[in-house]
Amino acid sequence: MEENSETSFYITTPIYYVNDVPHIGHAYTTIIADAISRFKKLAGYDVFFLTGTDEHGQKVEKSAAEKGMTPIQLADKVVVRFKNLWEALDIAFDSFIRTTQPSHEQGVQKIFQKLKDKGDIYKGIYEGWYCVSDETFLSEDVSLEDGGHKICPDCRQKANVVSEECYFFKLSAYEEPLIDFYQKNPTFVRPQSRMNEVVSFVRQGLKDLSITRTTVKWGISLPDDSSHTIYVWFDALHSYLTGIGYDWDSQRLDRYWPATVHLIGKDILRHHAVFWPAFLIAAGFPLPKTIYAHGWWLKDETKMSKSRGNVLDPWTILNAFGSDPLRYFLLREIPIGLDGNFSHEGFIHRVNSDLANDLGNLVQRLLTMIHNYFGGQINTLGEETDTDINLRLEFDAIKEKVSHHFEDYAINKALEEIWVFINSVNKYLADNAPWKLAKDDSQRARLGRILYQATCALRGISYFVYPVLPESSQKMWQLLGEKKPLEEESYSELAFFNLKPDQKTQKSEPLFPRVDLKHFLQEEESMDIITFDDFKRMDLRVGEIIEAERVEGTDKLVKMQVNIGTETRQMIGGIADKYAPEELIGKKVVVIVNLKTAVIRGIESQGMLLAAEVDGKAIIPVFTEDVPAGAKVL
RNA sequence: GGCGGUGUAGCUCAGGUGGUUAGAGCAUACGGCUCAUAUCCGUAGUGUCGGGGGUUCAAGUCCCUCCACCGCCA
Repeated sequence: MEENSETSFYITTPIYYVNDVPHIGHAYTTIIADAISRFKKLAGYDVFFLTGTDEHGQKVEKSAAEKGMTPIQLADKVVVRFKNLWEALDIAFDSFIRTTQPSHEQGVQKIFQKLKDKGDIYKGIYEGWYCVSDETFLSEDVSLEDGGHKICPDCRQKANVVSEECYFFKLSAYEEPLIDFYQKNPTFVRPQSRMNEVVSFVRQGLKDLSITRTTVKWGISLPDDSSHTIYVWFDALHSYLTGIGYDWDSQRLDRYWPATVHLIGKDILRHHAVFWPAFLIAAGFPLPKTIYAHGWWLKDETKMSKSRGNVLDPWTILNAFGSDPLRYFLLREIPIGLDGNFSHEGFIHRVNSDLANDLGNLVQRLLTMIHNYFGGQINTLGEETDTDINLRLEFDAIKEKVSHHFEDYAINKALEEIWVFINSVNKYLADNAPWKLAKDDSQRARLGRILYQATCALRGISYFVYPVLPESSQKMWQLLGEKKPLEEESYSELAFFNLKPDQKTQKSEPLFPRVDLKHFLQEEESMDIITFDDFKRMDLRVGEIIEAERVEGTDKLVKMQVNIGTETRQMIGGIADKYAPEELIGKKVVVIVNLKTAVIRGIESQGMLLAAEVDGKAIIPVFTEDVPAGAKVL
């Protein structure tokens, strides 16, 4: 197979397992890929950005069964959640692959058959301790517990001895080729520390890899032996090939393969840096250029995990701030290989300081001045003086640096450079004080030059931030009066004076409103995420109102007798301004029955009706079908 | 246990091949400006560069040792 052209750029995220709902970790990987891909498109590369979902395997089978669904129903559902999140985060992927689509399944079968024919796959017996939850055999050096069983070191669950016939991939035969490849390509894995780990892992010796299961039904079956399904990892990794046309569009495959970057989390390094190249060598494909392993986001210094219940839902941030601030924070805070810490304080601090104060405020002050002094259109332009030239030269230097850092996937450094320039523009304005010149009519031309120069700089800034802040970037672009879409100006065409001096600019609302930390935390508190277990502590039941009467001397309170199936409870509700007591009788309502008894106006209330609050008035929900009193509400 | 890495200002970190007063951002204090989202600009700091020992005219930077933390070892 031929190598693709120099300008082709193929970037992937891992395909995400549909057993899990999307969380901040998925968002992080995908945002990195999106930012890099957007930059590369500006820089003129022929970019292909692939993401997708991994839908086979025992865990999916199991959790679908628990939810009373078929595996594909579960997958369909979770895929929608991923796609919705990507849309909200402005992820512009070129294709979304699902491992359940026929083109993928057939492709994997074909490669499997090819390796089998070649003798790299053979049939054998595997026996070992198997962890169902992690879908993996335990390492042999995991020691036996007192009960004579082994515990999975990752998930702490009991493992079973499994002995099964399966097919093996001759990984052991690829030890030398892999070492050789690593030596010739010392930056194959990034960051460097991960490359070291991979090399030392392979040097310890490789055993053959079991790549089929007879115990798992939900998977791609072997072409000629349907009692076996292909193990999820062999299945999933090949999506990088089937996703760009392997076995269905050879032209596209040739155009983009080998991949330029596989972006991954550090937990799946071995699969990508050892198994994957071995599979590829075996099947005769060129190897990807780079495997980039990024770190984890910790929440308030602790690892996020489902059992701790501290997994950060990206929607919490998205709903409150929108996409750009989240993208900015994740990409600015840490270099790609390191772990980072996510705290609301840190997030808000950075967003306020960098986005609101530095960039947002710059946009605002500049547009306001152009509006106030020139009615939005600069109509006179003095000569460029030294201070003006310096700003322009700094722009040229920054343009080089930003490009260099993006090419090196050092997005945080690129942003750092952009912000150095933003600070320079703010300083330029402070030094030249256009607001003073504005008071002197003889200085019109000088004033025009300063505002024009600063606006040219701002145009460049809005261009630079596009890969990270696509939404705000384009908004700024338009405020500066640009009609042509930003993406149509290539990185090499970008120049300081591309802005027309008499371009009509517009004022706008602040681009990034400052956020008050205390205020945000209060709101966060009030809509704090609870677990299902928390929710289950509330005993909600259908109750039938048997009696109802106005509480004497009040406008709103009604005293009711409510049948909750097992008994009749007395409750007080503040709903009389909407409902007359007599029209309540016979109504089926939702009540919380394990609420601590309260005494209202001297009357005991042993529960509470649920109601929507609209304009201060309570509105009771009703069932569309008949339900018995006492039925549980979930 | 084996291999690899980290430890630098209150916090997060930068500091190729050893070389004058060890840096940045944030936070803090003070000053300036008023076009701007109580924003912006300027000034001021503070550090036994994890501990100890060594090589050298000279070490955060090299060597030894100890301590603490982290990653990988199917």
